[in-house]
Amino acid sequence: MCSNNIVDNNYSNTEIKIKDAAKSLFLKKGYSATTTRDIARESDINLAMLNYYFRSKRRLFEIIMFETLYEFLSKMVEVYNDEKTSLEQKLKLCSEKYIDMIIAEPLLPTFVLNELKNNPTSFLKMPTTKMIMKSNFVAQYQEGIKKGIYRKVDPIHFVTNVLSVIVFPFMCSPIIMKIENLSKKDFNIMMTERKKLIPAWIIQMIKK
Amino acid sequence: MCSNNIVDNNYSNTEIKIKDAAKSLFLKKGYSATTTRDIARESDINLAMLNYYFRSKRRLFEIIMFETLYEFLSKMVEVYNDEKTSLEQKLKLCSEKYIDMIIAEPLLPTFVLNELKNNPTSFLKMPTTKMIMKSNFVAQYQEGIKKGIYRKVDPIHFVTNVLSVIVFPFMCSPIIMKIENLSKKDFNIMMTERKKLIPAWIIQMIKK
DNA sequence: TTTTTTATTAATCATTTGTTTAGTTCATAT
DNA sequence: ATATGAACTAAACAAATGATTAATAAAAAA
Repeated sequence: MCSNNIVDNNYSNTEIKIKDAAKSLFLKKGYSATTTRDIARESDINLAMLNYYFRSKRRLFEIIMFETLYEFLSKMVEVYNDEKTSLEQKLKLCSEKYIDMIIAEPLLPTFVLNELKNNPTSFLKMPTTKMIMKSNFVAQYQEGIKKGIYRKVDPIHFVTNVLSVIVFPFMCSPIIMKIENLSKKDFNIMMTERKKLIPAWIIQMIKK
Repeated sequence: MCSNNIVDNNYSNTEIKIKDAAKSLFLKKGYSATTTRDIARESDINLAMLNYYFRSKRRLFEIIMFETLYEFLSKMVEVYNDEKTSLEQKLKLCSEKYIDMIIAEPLLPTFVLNELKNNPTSFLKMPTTKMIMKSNFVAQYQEGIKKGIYRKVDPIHFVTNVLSVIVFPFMCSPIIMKIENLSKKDFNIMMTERKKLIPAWIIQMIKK
């Protein structure tokens, strides 16, 4: 929820109510499986209000998609481009940050990757997308290679691996929970464990 | 395509044509975004044939889902339970096998994980699901821990990491291709590179 | 051949779904 | 107080969609 203040102030207007409900439903069920009547019911507004404020279901989706992606990518770039922190510190920071982020919104990775598959262009529009590979994070990695402390491997593999071990487990959470007989709480504890483990693993992976 | 023989033999009957088209479309667009008319058009059969052979769209989907999952899991267990190979050999084998498998059907991981999120029960029914954690692969890992050559970490993290670095990059392929300006061919070359890199990375990760 | 079963087709049904319309309420400005 | 525009509602429309039906063709059994 976006507007869970004690005072039911005017920010909780129809437009926001629609967006909140729509985001929740799109994340849970995807674009096609979510109907405009679902959204109207969930946000407790009249069906026509959706088109009144957002013109169409597609446009509402694109607005939510853009905002969600933007927020997500912004948080990523923040850590990667901090000039003050070392590579090891960045690993620790981004591991912690992403895992907290996804615990707070567990459906986000699957949603983003899934809807991206159908419409890869929406990602291109985001300014921050290509920045990752030109970030301080990657520069530090390449420096380590030059110094001879890291193995010489294309940085794309490095970045991919970091994101893989952080994000993928969340996408498998239904499987992991079933196999290991974990509750959602247990699963989150497991992911919290990984905050410390992942930086160590990555360092071991890249070191000579 | 399943039935692309030179001779248009009788195996290529209506039922198979429907299943082939439906699988292709479900993988590409998901359940909700695929209409029965899409399937009828793609398989070049009369719309009513879908219900004649499969009773409903949902049932057709469930049959395809089951078969796809079964095939996928069978291939996994095969490698994990080979008593003759060492852990390092298994890492190499499964890395190669999965990457080849997903290159052949790149939409499979996203499809499986996505539809699983909506219906986790279908996975429970699969007999091979829980077998992974009791496989020879995991046993060898735990043995390595006992011997003191591997760090003491819960096997679920080990298995998760292996699958993460293999599967996740495929799910990000649209992003990776965009960021790195890769064609689909280039991307597959990158993934083929990883066949050799992944076993080495994993060994480094788990070693003391 | 005749009969019976199976496979296929075109047309149709009943809902669902995204969107629009015409009318109403409400707040604000004149 | 009145007028004006924004916010909202109930109803309806048109297209899409999953499913069925009744009739026909093809194949198999008698």
